[in-house]
Amino acid sequence: MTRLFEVTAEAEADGGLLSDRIRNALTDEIASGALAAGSALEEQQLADRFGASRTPVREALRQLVVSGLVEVRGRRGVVVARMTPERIMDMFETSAEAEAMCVRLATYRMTPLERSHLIELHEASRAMVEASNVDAYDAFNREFHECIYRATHNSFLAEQAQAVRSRLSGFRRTQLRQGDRIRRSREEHEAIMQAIAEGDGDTAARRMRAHMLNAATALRRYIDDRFGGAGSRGEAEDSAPDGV
Amino acid sequence: MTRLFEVTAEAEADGGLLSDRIRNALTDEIASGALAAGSALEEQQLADRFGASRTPVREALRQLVVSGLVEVRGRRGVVVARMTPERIMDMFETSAEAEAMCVRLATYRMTPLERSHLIELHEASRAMVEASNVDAYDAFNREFHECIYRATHNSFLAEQAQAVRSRLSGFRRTQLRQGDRIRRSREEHEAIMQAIAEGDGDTAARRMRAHMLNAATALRRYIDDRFGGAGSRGEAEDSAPDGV
DNA sequence: ATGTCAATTTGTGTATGCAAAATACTGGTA
DNA sequence: TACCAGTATTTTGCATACACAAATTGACAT
Repeated sequence: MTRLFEVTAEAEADGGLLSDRIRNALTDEIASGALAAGSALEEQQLADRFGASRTPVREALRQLVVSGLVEVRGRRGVVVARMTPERIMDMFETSAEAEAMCVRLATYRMTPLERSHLIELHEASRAMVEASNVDAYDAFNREFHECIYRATHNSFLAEQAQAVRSRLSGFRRTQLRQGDRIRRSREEHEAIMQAIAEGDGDTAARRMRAHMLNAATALRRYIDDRFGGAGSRGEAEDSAPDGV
Repeated sequence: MTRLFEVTAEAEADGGLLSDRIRNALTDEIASGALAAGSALEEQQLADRFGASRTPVREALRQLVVSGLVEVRGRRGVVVARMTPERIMDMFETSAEAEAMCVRLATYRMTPLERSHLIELHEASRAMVEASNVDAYDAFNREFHECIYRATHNSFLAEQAQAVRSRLSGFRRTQLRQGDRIRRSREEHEAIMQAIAEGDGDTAARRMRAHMLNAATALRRYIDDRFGGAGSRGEAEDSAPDGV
């Protein structure tokens, strides 16, 4: 049951391409932290690890560069992008704003059908909370937000928001597991649903932003607990004013 | 002097990598419309065109796939992503929302140094408008918005917003050239600057959104004028007031 | 002893070759 | 004439080989 790379629905489209498999594997390892930030990724070494040649490894790395998960270091190969706590928080904030934006547009544009589907999803999540079924709730959560994306009737925005969200999926699951975050999450969903029902997009957006930032705060607590305060990395680079 | 690939200013940063040159060239051709949406991109054909082998072409294409400019069609190669007018408008709306988000955060977070730099930039743009120097204003515009991105002090958000913006750069230039759009653009900047000066992030965001949507509307006029009105699609939802 | 220059080494960037897959074409049959 | 099967061609995907650039190390000179 524990397949190495649990392929979900959209993985059907990859056609079994080796470069895609490598890309997905590296994505997972980076997201899960198995590959430490800043560590070098040598092509030949990765090729050996995956039993492939350098070519698909190279293609996978190039894709990861565009995705932002790894960084090119001049001509000295690529390194895992530094996902400092600050950067993770930046991403969560971006995701929060994006979701808020989506739910605002969705509130004004969603069809009755979409609204009823969203309500249906939300209702179904109650049982998951009471069963403390994190996996089920995580899956629901994804569908819930994707439903909102679609309801924006802006496919590009939906794709962008989902891309950011997927890059944070690893962290989101960890933060969902702690304390009563699931119950709180659903309560926040409830408030958002109410604003949507009232057609108040701005309120829905504000609540969605708070909802996402709460998740981020829960994650930060988790990170601080787990990695202590003064980690080896993460205070230098991104928030530099890089003066004008 | 007539090098095969006339590299412009930003090409200095590519380090002379063939795959990057090809990627940039293809990006330009796709953005400019020289490569029609939906047209197939055969690797060998592109390799011949660029006087290279298939390898760098492949890498360029893979990067473009992640960028969203081209789409993979199973195992039948890649095609230029369909940039229908609707999708362009979706992207403009997304960009507008992203910029609004950025300017709101920037208003609350920018340092005095960043604020003064922004003011300085804005002042300098007056001369460009009076000279009707589209190229200079386009360059200024880019710097203006990038300055706002940085002022969010959220590097990830800045990168995302800039990525979306860069994908629209080709269209932005075309719409800048028509009518008195430049003058209007600067007036809208003026209003945004005022809101920033007053520390009113929400107003700045609203004005920024309107500013970007005005640009989108100008572009739509341009598209409708150029490609005729009765296009296959594109009358449904884009200019909807979407509340607020 | 230290700094500089050169050579080696390591690793990326590019080219070419080969195999598999998909499409198109052709021939045959109903 | 229409449809199906088989083959051939085209094109992608992967592997391997080669070239070039940068870093490191060692030697030599100051």
